[in-house]
Amino acid sequence: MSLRIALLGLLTASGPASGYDLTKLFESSISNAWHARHSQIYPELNKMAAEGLVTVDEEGPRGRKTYTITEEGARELRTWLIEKEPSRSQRSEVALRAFLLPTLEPHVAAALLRAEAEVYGRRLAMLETIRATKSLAKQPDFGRHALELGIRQVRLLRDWSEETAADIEGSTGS
Amino acid sequence: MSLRIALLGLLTASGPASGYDLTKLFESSISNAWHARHSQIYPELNKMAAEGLVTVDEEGPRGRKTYTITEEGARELRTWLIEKEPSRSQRSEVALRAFLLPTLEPHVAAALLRAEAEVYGRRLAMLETIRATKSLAKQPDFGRHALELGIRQVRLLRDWSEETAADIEGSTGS
DNA sequence: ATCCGCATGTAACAGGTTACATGATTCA
DNA sequence: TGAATCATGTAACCTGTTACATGCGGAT
Repeated sequence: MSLRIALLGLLTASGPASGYDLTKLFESSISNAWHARHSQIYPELNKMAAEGLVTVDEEGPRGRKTYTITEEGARELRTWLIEKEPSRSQRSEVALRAFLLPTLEPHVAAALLRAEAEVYGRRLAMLETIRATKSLAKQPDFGRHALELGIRQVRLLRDWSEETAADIEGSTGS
Repeated sequence: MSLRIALLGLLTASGPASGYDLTKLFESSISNAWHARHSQIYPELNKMAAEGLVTVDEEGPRGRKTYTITEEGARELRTWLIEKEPSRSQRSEVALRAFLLPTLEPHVAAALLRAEAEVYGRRLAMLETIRATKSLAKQPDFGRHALELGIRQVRLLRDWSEETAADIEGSTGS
């Protein structure tokens, strides 16, 4: 369901696009919120076309198909946003790791956390660059709040990793 | 894979336990990091037993089976924690929603965000109660860092929802 | 006796990943 | 002409959810 919603949202934001375009849009804009590969996107678009949520303006040089969202598609997106209670169920490898870290020797755990912190630090820098650049973009608002959320989440992970490493090292008096 | 690791971790932390015990432990301790139902846990334990990661001390009143982690199981857990690069791939309905919110009228989006903020506020209160209580618990450390991470993440979501709602309302001068 | 909680399982389906497979167009 | 990129698809497999199914043991 969520994949379908993400596609409807992207089509709303970008106007008509092909499966290929949407796959790249996924990576560049929404990947921080949702992941999908082309092998999942293409069949889904076909299903959505069959159900009347999008239409195909079959054209394009290679086999390229361009999809446009329909009224019904727009309605489905709206209903989902307004009426569906979001699933808050978590499944995060990072958090799982955090939970299990105390099963390792403190200095090993701390080293792993520092490495994590560095990864997140780099990711944070990237996102902040995007934020700085985006003021020039076409869509003035679309994705801005989501980007802000992403930045905060990455910063949180970096800080937590760093502080937890310090805490672990501190408590052993290494 | 991650489910298996979570189970090995819980067995390490709690000592021998049944599938039923682990299902409840999952809910009470680790659900913030990973979700699993008994229908997934029971078959996985059977597979793990077949592969020698856990042993069954078949006993117990009803069909109860008690599982114990083996040396090989402990090795597998350790290797995963140390060597496996954690998947950072995100899939969050909350973030997806955040991304798509600008497709709605500002006042509708703001109202949805306020409702979200309230949910997270309640969740935050719950987690903070747990943290306050946990100082009395048996395991001095296990899960403390993960709980801290969970609290920060929920707080972030509450604050972001609140602030984004204010921002949206502010920019329309309603 | 009856109900609740303990305790384990399976089957059907939905959602996702990896790998395989193919071919057209553009550019150097 | 060869490489990179555009462009779409399918098949096998793994993970996870929902629902169904069964039965024991303890407490009232």
